[in-house]
Amino acid sequence: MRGSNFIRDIVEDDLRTNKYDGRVVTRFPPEPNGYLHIGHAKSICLNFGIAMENKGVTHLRFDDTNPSKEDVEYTEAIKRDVRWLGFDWGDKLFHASDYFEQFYEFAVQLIKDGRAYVDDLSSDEIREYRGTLKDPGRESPHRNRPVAENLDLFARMRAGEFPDGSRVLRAKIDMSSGNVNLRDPVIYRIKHETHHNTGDKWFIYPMYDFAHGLSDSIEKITHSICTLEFEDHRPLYDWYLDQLGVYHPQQIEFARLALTYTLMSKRKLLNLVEEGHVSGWDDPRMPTIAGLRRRGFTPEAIRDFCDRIGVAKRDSMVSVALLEHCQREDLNLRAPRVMAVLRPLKLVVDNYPEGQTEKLDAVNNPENPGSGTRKVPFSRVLYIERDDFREDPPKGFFRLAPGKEVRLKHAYYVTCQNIVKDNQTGEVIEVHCTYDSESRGGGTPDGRVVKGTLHWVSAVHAITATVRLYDYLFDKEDPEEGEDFRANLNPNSLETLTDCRLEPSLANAKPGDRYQFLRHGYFCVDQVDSAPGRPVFNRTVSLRDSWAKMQKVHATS
RNA sequence: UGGGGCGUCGUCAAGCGGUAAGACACGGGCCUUUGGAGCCCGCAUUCCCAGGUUCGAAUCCUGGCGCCCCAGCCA
Repeated sequence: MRGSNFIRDIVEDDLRTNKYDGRVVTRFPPEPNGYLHIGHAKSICLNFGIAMENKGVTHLRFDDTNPSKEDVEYTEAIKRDVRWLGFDWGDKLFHASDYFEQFYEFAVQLIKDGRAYVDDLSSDEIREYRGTLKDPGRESPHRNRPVAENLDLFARMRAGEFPDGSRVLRAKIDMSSGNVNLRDPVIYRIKHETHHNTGDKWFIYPMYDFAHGLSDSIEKITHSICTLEFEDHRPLYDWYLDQLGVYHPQQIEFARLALTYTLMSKRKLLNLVEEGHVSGWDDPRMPTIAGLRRRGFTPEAIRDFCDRIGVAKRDSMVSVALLEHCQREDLNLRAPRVMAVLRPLKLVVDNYPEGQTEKLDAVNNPENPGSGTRKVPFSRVLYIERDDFREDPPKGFFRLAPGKEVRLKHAYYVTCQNIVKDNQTGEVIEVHCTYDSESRGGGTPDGRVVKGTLHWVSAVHAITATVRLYDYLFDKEDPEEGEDFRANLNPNSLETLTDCRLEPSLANAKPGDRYQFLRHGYFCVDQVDSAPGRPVFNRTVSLRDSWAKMQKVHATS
């Protein structure tokens, strides 16, 4: 059951009063000028969610009224991402550009009604004439051109007779309005540019305010849900529809998503891509749907997240920890567990017969008994995690240390007898242990307790792989803080480990497969950089680590 | 004293005149062959502030204060 919110309340009311004959038609209207991000996911879940809950439909409509910024690469990516998130627009795929001819006719109607005029002022002049937030604007000298002249000029604008920027079509509303959007807004501008959908057919392109409401009207949208910054555009949205006397949906605004440590501005994300701070729109550190997908996030977790954050009108910044929580909760139930040693340290079981190998049973997922078991090879020489051994263990460290006994997951208890150090560096390079053959499987007849359980791999059986550990792309909660967001880039957002040793079952991991690396976190086989037999793993999100937290507290106090 | 919005726990967020849901985070405990997961407990005597109405106010009224958005031929 999804949480209620003020928009759902409005829809419910409208259904009760039969305002739209019981119809619920929403739309998701991206401009194809960049990739979709987690903020769009909020809007997608809201729009598709409300429609689905009320037996309605949601249109996917490209708001493609500005050919200078848009590209088919983006339309394809957007469709892929919406679909991946789990939503279906059926045959309701539209483009604002599909309606250009109708928009033109509507504009002509406005001119005929004396509600629009062609203005010859330059953009600088228009800005000057617009006034300021405190002072009213002045009327353009062309404001009262005869209808016939306007009609002629507008037709010639369409015909491509005038250069870019030389004229615009404006609505005749109120140059002294406190709402700047109503000071004779531009309806059409001249752009001699190829459009990704209409080609070279048009030399004039409608502005958002004009095109958006009319698109909604043409498609008989009931609830046109958008973000807060369009709130003071609503009077204009209403004005166009009322002047033209056409079907009138209602615009409702909600607060866009802001996430800690995350940049959501499409313009700035594009900048990161163009300047190479990330590998592309789908870099696993990007908040884009494509990036999250590649990182290993699931549509289920993202949808759950969107359900939990709610929908309201107040500006807010959601903690990215919630997204991570949703992802862990989802993957905990379904990700197979596997052993991976990220920073290998050799461990030799001195009393284990040389050349012997046994296949031990390992549970695939304790949270899901139906997921079965697999065999993991054990032998005399193993690798364990460097962090799991300390020559001088601090208080509370219950992993391996000289003289200490630990359990090797799924295998045996081992006790550290001695260590081998590098003569030069003094670094521990080998740990020598003895094992208790009675402890096979992880328990002993005497029932003695060991506090630590370590993951491990057999040296000769393990496969070598690259594992990428990701951290936040920015090291400030609010990446926009300061004068240049790029100064907040986290230099340690990516750590690539190339000598990781993984249990052999991972040799057949397929791109997109997700696992829990025991005691580390959830990892996903990279879809781009992996090759057959040579998988690259991306860390989606780490496991909660209370030991690390303890260490951190001690370090800072 | 241009216009439009918004102010409820550290962060989101319910609440719609009947006496502050939930989630994340955080703290403590239990349990554990992942220091994972799970379980239990705690966590706003108070809702930006000040008045007022009312038997009763986070909810209604008045006045302040604070924050966000708008001066693209972007969306």
